[in-house]
Amino acid sequence: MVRATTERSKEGYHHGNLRVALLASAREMLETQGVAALKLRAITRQVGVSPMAVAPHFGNLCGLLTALATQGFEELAHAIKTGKARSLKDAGLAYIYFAIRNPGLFTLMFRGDAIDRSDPAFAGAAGDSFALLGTWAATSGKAAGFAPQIAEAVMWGKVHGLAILAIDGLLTPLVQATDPHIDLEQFLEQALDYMKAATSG
Amino acid sequence: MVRATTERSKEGYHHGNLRVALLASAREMLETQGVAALKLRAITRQVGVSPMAVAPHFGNLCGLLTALATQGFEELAHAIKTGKARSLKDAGLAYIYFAIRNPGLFTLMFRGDAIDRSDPAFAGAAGDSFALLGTWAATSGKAAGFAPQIAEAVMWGKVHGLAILAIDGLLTPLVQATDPHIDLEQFLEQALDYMKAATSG
DNA sequence: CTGTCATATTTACATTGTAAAGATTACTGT
DNA sequence: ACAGTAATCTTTACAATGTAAATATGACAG
Repeated sequence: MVRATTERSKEGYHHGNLRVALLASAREMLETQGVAALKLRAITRQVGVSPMAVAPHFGNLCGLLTALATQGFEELAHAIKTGKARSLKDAGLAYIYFAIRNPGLFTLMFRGDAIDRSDPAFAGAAGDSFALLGTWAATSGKAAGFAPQIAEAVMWGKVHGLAILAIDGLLTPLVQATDPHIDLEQFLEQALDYMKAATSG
Repeated sequence: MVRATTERSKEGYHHGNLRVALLASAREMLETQGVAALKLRAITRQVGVSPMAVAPHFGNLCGLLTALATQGFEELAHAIKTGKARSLKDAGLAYIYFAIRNPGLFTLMFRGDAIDRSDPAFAGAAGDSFALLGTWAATSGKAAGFAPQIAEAVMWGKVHGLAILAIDGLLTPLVQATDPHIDLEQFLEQALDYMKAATSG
């Protein structure tokens, strides 16, 4: 019976701000129990509302998840922007840190079979984030004879791959083998430093 | 009513080689309709068998998908091995090419909520593939002052990220912007060449 | 107050995976 | 060859999912 915020006008038939309450509940459930637990009935039960109450606000479950993913991309864009204001490395770190600090949300943002990528709001938010990565790659290191899109893909692939592997827990053995006292975030920061220092084939 | 192979002894109550038939049917359905279409009832219907026929062979749907993912890691390890026999770049290309040529399978292999990672056969096959990547990174470029696990993570993250982005269709705009006549595989090969040539931060 | 409309509920239904029990066939030991 | 055992597959039944359709509720403008 979590009513999400206290700003509700009254207890009654109409919730008042059900849209944000549903998003908040879904997001909490997403991070505590994973994307597999994102069932419509579970979300609405936690808010104290009937399952079909999502219809006026999101249409259906897919719409709710798409709105949540959209919110995720907006936050990701903001994180990259503020990171890039400091340094190029921080922009990459912002991408990775956002992913491992919001693992469920980040996973949902790239799950094409759970969300509706043709949704205008989602496409806009995702496009904004991707465009930021493009400018990031443009101002970063280049190599002669390669299209800028190649640089952008490599840049993006690096941070995205590390983020996904970290979320899936596949880096933890490597982290512990490096130093049992080290943190995952510290490990990833070293990885970004390594990328700058080494030429890697 | 696809009976998968012709090696069936008789038409009858017992299928004969249902295990491989189910795996083949699931894999075909995986690549033609995506991981979201991997429903138990759809798979068994295509083989012409009742849904609960998976029980003796795989236990349940999760067991079937885990066996399929295990098979995928075995094939991936083989692809990396034969690629590494030629060059380091080919080892990376083998990883990426396997992913984009078996997009559904590759996606399934890393979907922790659809498979059982504690399954011994799966853990063994996945571990073998990951170990190969470790030796790959060890023989690749290094940088002073960094643990070998850092190099391994970066290496793995690069190819994994590009593979995931390519499967999700997020690289196609970049590919077309580069050259409308270019192929995705050619684009990715250039990306690997770029990684060798450029120092990237 | 009254009509209108967005909001939320209720009911019903098709679909999912699977536990339990039964039917069918293969295999093994004598 | 033949009985007994075990593996394989089917049937039935059930809980849980998302949602279409119809209904109820309340907010709000006139």
